[in-house]
Amino acid sequence: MATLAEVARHAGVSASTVSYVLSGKRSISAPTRERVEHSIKELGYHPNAGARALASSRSNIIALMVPLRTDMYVPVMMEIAIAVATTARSHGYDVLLLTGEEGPAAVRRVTGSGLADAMIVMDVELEDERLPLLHATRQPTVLIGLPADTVGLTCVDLDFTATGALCVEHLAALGHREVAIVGEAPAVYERHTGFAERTLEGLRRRAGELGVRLLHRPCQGSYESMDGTLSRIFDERPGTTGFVVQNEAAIDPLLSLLRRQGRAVPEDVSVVAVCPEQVATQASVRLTSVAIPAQEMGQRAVELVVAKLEGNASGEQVALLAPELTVRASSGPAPGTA
Amino acid sequence: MATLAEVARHAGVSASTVSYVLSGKRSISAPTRERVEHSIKELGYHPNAGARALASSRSNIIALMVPLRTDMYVPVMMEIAIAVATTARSHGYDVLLLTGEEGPAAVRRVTGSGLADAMIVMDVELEDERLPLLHATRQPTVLIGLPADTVGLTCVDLDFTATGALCVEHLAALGHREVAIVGEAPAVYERHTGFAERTLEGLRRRAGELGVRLLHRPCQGSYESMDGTLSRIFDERPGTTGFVVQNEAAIDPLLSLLRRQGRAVPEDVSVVAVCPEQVATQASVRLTSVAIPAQEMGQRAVELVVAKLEGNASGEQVALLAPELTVRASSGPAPGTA
DNA sequence: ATGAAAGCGCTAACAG
DNA sequence: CTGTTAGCGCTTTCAT
Repeated sequence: MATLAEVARHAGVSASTVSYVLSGKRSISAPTRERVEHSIKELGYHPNAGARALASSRSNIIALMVPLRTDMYVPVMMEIAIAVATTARSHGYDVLLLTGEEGPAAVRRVTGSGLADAMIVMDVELEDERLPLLHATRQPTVLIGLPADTVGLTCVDLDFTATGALCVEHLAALGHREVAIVGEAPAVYERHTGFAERTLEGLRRRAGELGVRLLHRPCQGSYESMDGTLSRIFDERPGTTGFVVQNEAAIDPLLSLLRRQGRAVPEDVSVVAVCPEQVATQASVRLTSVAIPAQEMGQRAVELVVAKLEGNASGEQVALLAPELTVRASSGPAPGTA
Repeated sequence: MATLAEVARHAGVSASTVSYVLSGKRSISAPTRERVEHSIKELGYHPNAGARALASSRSNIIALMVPLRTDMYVPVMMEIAIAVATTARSHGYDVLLLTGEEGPAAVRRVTGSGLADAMIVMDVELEDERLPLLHATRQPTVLIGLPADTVGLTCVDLDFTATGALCVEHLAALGHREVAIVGEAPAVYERHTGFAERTLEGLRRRAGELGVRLLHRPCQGSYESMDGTLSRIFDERPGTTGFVVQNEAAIDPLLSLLRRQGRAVPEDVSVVAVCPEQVATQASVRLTSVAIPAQEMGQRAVELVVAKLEGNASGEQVALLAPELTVRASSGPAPGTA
């Protein structure tokens, strides 16, 4: 590979000049710049990443920690990861992919070695074991998801509390008074990932205000478990006319089982989902839903982290994205409503 | 951050000694090693990645190019990516995440800058535009998926031809004589990704040998398109008793529509899927299937690339993983068979 | 078994 | 506007 020095010689300038045309950190006369750029082309020069990192103590790499565990809805993670990668590139950064496997050790390794300039951490738990380290490091960090205590942290997430509220509001407005929540698998709640609880909280608070009765049931998402869950729901609350589902895997089983039971959607029961748009539009009934803005989350995370890196430390600590509910074919007036 | 020199001073040895205890490239007396290791602990020393890369011209990073496009089944991509990341770590490498977005330019950038020592490319197309560059670079590269011409390349993939054959064999053995193939979306075929064609080829060849009639229909995977596809299939071939599905999105619609039409699985029609285990076991009927060994593909890719990096250039060029068919509840004897 | 020292290729003062 | 130069922290001969 050609080196900076070779380019300099070829262009008849000094090394620093080449360096500066590359970085734009000082003004270069047009002719010089052109000569240098021409030499760069001609020699097929690419700056050496290691040397650059060593000299500037910036690797231009952002580390992204993705969960190893795969019980979350995978396409969302992937979409976030891809959004992070492409947004990062557009800001001149590459992305290092870390799995949760190494846990806190990965944080130490990356910050200690200068491998990455900053870090984006996905799937944060309420009491995440990486939190102390993230607090300690002065390396810019952004979390996707909210831990219990966000003091001193920068986080991005969908406003799940508002999401929950929005779902009941929609159903209440349609006259529904008994609503069942089909939630994530019990394991998700046990792990305290936060978002499930927050949705529930939003749901409950607003339901209380609107006089809607709520029944919450976690659900594995398989046909068997959905079958059981559904029986228990109608057993306990025969008057249930509205469903809020926050569990991608449960959507198809739910719709399918409702159909088999002869309950029409949306004539007999309405269904509102919290899921990616794609899932909502591809289900057997086009679902009224609150979208999970995966792309935007990844993008915002990068922008926040880049702002920190370039010193434009944005004031905001927690960026909560406002939920948007899209009405589709799965929700309608409660039976017996005007 | 502590530097190597500081560790050396702290331990009362020379810098090179510290370097050698780290790399193990020459023998160190036990006491010296201990002193050095102790100092490393005490100072919380982590070697600087940039300096190391510059001095050794090895970054210990493997680049992974994932497709930007999201019309493939995402969980498989994610599973491969995670397998790549964890396997790479276990060999001492980190993984740089590149999206297909930059296209060939990314290859140039990475090889040119020494950012990564090697590259794993996913979702290769038959006539991939990155191929010429990959051929040109002497940087170890492994493809996941097969291009049209694999000469001089190292590739990992499921043996889709054998997969297709396996599927018909299973159905033929059960007495099925008319089989329909529900394939990937037309776009997948148009893009010439190879795997779909190869499955089809295996299917056709073996079907010919076994006297099974085949009907192939691409399918978008939505309920609407599946509905249309299904009608056309039974229209054209009313005697169809077997289905082979290679399209994760089409599975739920297919099962659901068959049920609605009153065709029982597996009593009236048998269904064999080519999909990840998880999808097969979570469908409304537990599916007889050939698994897509995502993890193994990621792992093998890393192992091949690491072998190249460490000079144990394995002889094999194309690693085709043998398909395995697992019989579950969706396939049974053809109606009217003894 | 250990040290000394020469770079690796680039950035960023410091000088004009 | 451009050149000179001193490192950045580590690896790796070459010595001993």
